[in-house]
Amino acid sequence: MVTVSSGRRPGRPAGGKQVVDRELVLDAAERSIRRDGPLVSLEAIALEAGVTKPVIYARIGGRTELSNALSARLADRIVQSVLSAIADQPVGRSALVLFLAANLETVAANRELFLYVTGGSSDDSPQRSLYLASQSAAPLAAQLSQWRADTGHNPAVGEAWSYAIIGMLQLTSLWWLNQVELTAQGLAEQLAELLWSGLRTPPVA
Amino acid sequence: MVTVSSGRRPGRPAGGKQVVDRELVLDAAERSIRRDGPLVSLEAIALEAGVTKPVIYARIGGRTELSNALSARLADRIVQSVLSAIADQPVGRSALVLFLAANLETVAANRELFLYVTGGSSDDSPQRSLYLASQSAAPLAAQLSQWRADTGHNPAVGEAWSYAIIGMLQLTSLWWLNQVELTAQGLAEQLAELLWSGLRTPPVA
DNA sequence: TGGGTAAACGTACTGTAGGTACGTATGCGC
DNA sequence: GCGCATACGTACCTACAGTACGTTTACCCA
Repeated sequence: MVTVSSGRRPGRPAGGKQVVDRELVLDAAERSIRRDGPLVSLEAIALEAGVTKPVIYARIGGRTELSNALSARLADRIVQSVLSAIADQPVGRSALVLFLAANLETVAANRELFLYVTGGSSDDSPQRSLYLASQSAAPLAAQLSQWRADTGHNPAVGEAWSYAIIGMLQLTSLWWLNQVELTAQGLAEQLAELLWSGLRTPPVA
Repeated sequence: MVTVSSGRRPGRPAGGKQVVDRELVLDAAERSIRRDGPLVSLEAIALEAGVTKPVIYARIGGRTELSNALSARLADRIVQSVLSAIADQPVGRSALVLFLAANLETVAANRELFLYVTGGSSDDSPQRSLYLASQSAAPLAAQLSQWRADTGHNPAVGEAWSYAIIGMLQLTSLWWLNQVELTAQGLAEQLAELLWSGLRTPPVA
């Protein structure tokens, strides 16, 4: 394939500064993914950023690192959204609903990015999927362990539970984004019922 | 790149029958994945099967279909394992532990295949990840809805809950396989506590 | 003010892997 | 025994990740 030119001439640009920095490259990557889906090539991303491929490698460092960086961005947005949603809320079912809804809404607002991050790449995506999850799971695990200890329960389950909850959200989001007609609120309510009360709901009669 | 020969001569083989059928190709794919990890090329799989690439395309039909077929295999193993584990068990916490433990043990027994299926490929893996999940989720959803209806609750949550539980298992398995020192039984107990009793555990005091 | 060095990029290449067109050898029906 | 369908392998194309190297400019120091 012919390498696509970026329209610039070779050589150091006038002004002596870098044409784009790391953040601008990531912005371009997001735009490309939104427009062309999760399978965009690095060259398309480079072109979108107004540079050529080697610059992407200089700023980011390969497709794996790009995926990790975008994962970190999405995870950060989710964490921020969740934190502002449950700020000053007492621990309880309604806070759980807010947590879940904020998660779902942020994912929906970053649909293509979410799809890219959850398996859109080519290489060791199991590790990367875990990498994304761990970023959301770590603060959640701390919260869960703390809360368990406060209420006199075994805090050791915190880490496993945090991965459990993140995994639940991840797959449910994928399913929800792909077809299901259901509001984020509605789905959050359903998940909250499972997570808060558990399967052990006593017979109504 | 030089195409690797399979050692046979061109032409229809003596005997008139196909050298390998679909199942043998999938067996070879599994062996290749176990030996070389989730990034094996189709050509390596073809060589392992004793044929060349076009035969893989004739039997299976591209990398996406291969992934789907292997997903179906793994999902089937999990479902079978789970069904035999909870056969004749009354609905309850202990049956849930058996369900979760059977899931985890089957995943551990098919480690590389699980890693391949949960994102190892290159193309539209979000859709495929969902494809795998739906195969496990469908029977689970039916069971859940049935049980909810039997106990006088809203059965509409069954589908969402099934994806939630599968997603929980999927990411937790990934995390568990990757580092954590914990038995399948131990992890199953932790997950069962979350799933059965929920987060709303009353203060001990 | 001029020259040397390092920074910043683009060009052009390599390697590899998915996918496919086409040629070749064999079985089977007539 | 002759044609046609079947079952392969060979050889190729294309796309993309990753990289070596050349080109242009800024910056610093004499």
